[in-house]
Amino acid sequence: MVNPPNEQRRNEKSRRAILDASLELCTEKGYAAVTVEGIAARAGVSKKTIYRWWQSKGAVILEAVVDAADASTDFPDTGDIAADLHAQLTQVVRLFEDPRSGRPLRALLLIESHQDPGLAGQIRELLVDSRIATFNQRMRRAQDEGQIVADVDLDVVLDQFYGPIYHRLVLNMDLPDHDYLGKIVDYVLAGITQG
Amino acid sequence: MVNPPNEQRRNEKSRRAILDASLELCTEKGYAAVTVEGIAARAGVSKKTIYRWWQSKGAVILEAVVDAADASTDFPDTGDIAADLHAQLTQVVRLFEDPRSGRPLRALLLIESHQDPGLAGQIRELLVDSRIATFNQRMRRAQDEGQIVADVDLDVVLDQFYGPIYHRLVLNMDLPDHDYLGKIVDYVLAGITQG
Amino acid sequence: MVNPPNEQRRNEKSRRAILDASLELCTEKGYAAVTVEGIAARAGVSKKTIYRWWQSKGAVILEAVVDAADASTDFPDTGDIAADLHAQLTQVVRLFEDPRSGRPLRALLLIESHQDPGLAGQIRELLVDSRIATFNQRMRRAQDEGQIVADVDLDVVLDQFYGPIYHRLVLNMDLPDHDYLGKIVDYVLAGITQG
Amino acid sequence: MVNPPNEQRRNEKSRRAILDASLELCTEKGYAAVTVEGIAARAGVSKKTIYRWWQSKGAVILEAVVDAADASTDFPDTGDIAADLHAQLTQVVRLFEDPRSGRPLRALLLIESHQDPGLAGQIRELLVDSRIATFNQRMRRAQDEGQIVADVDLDVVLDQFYGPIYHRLVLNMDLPDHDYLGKIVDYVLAGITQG
DNA sequence: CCCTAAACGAGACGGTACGTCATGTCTTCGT
DNA sequence: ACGAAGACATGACGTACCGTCTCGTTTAGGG
Repeated sequence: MVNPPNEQRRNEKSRRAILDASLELCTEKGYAAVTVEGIAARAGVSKKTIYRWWQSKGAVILEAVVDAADASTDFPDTGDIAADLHAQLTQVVRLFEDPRSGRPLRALLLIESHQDPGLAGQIRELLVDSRIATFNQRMRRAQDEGQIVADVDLDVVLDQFYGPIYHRLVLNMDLPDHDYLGKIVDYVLAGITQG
Repeated sequence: MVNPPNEQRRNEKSRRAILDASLELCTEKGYAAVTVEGIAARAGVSKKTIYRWWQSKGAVILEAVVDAADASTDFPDTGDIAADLHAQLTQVVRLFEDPRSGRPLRALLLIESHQDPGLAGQIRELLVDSRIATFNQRMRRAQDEGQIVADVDLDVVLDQFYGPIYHRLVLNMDLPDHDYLGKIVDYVLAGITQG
Repeated sequence: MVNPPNEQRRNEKSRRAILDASLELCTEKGYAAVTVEGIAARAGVSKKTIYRWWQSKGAVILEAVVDAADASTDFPDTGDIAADLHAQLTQVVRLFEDPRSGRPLRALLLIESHQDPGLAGQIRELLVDSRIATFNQRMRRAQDEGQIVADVDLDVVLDQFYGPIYHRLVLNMDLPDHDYLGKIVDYVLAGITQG
Repeated sequence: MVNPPNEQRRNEKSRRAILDASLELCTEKGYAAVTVEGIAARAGVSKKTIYRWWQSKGAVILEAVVDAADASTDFPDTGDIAADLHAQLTQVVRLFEDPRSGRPLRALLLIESHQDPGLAGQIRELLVDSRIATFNQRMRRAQDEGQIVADVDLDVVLDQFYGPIYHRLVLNMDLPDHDYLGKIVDYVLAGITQG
């Protein structure tokens, strides 16, 4: 802890093996059964190497998920706010249902971020905040273009669009499908659309 | 599990001590730091006694929470659906913020119910299903009375009312306050109220 | 460490398995290669059980050696002090050469008692002091019977009889054989025998 | 081992720093607490540099001790065998009691030489054999001069003179003082002096 | 007097063992 | 006879060193 390790000398092969192993194990056995020891064994790596670069198994999984999911961060902008929202919500649902990213993502948001405050911050930073920012940008553009009323509280709108997904996530219910998301988008937009 | 223990001979004093100890520990140190050993020590009870009647620390906490919170389950019915919803949502938020029930409740819904499928079922049964049923009953009464349109999908409505709370819960944001809940109720009702 | 464990509830079968395993491993692989983990695995016992009752692998080996060797502690008394000394020294040499007790005994006296002061004290108590006391008793009887001069310094005599064995032990030389011990006894007795 | 390093290019400053650090650490914390990593850190040297020139921490300490102690190897020859023996035994005791050389010397003879056969050989070569040879030379001269009987077994005599020191060393007893050594010399010489 | 091969410091790496903790089961003893 | 006390096997934790292995950087010798 005294000397932070030197990033330059880091062995990229080990890093990859660790991230891959952690996601594999999470998919195979579930998040609870993932252990630092198990990751080390699967990756052919020493435990020390894991602890040198990460603080906990949660931090490993977080990096693995960020690594695997960061391609899909963008919020589409076709000019049609309803279509874009629908596309974006669909993307989010897919992330949670993807066999590779779903389990670890749920574990991070539901389990780790309520056990480990430090990790919770990193999770917010890396997985949540940028998406919220993008959402707000897109919504403000829609306001500028007159598709959405100007004085609406975007925090509430965010909760209304994403709340149903998280509600069902927490209660272990099936996540919204295509039609269901359509209803959500329609209901909410109905309340905040111009004229 | 081989010999299901005899409920009649159960020592009520031990049961109380265990439930009380588990909530105290959870409040003091956080859910992650609660252990069966810790509960046993605090309650002055043998570990065996805990394992005889519960399957895990989660099951103990669940019973403790049910025990402590079941008074407030009822959905008000004043005839004014908006006021009743607001009151009910406020109740829910309070449960999550209460210093005694908040931490264990969040832990059960966010952590345990995604680690232990068996416990997840019990949590739904004891904490969630009855509330959903009551919600549905109240909503249907509102439909009968013509306050709400008849052909609305109540599952979606449920998600819309409770989603924002869960969304903020998962992301560790401040839960909705009185005004915020008012907005939610207004927005959603606006979409499903009889013209 | 807070609560010393309760001796009465101790599992004798585990204790035996641990002591046996430790001597076997020491004989097979040498003292340096004995580990607490190895003993636990061989004995089919948890590490915790070892740490509950002993402080280190050295303490385990000490008890095992004491257990295995305590039959041979007696100093013979036939009335002939030369013969008795020769018999006793032979016994000691045999202990150091015995395939079962030799390696651990050397390790305790040479290695552990110079690394771990606490253990050193126990080793002295259990393996050394009583033998020195018995030696002194026998010598005093020989003095009473007039076989040995009365004013000799018994500490020096002890060193003279046992010193050669330890000298050769430390320097990894062959231990004295029958004849060699005879010479030692003769030489030393020659200096302290009654006129 | 593949490419034996080039002695000529060796950095003498590093060598000195390593030897000094190893003795300092041994004196400060005891032999058991000396580690290659610790020596490297204290000496401001890389572990690789230590492993390039020595095989183990024991080998480092051995060289350090040889370096520090080799001045005092000589066996005095004043013509008076009793006085010379007393002087020599006193020198040996002093080596073992010296605050700088005592701990590492004991560790080498008692601990390492019974854990590491390769090192044991080097220890004998560098620390023991030459002294035994010198002892034998001096004794043979005494025989030539008629001070000691001709047919005595010098191996036994060696054991008799040095045995007491090693005996007390092994058992963690105070080493012989001036008077004590005098008694030893007198007793043993009494048995082998010309009539 | 530069050039180059080496030895060097730094320290990451795969390992092994450490000593501790909590789990869930099993045993003993006191009441 | 119950039940608290707690010993037990299991398995993961996070740490300390081991001895090996790159990395760039001195540094010393032979051309």
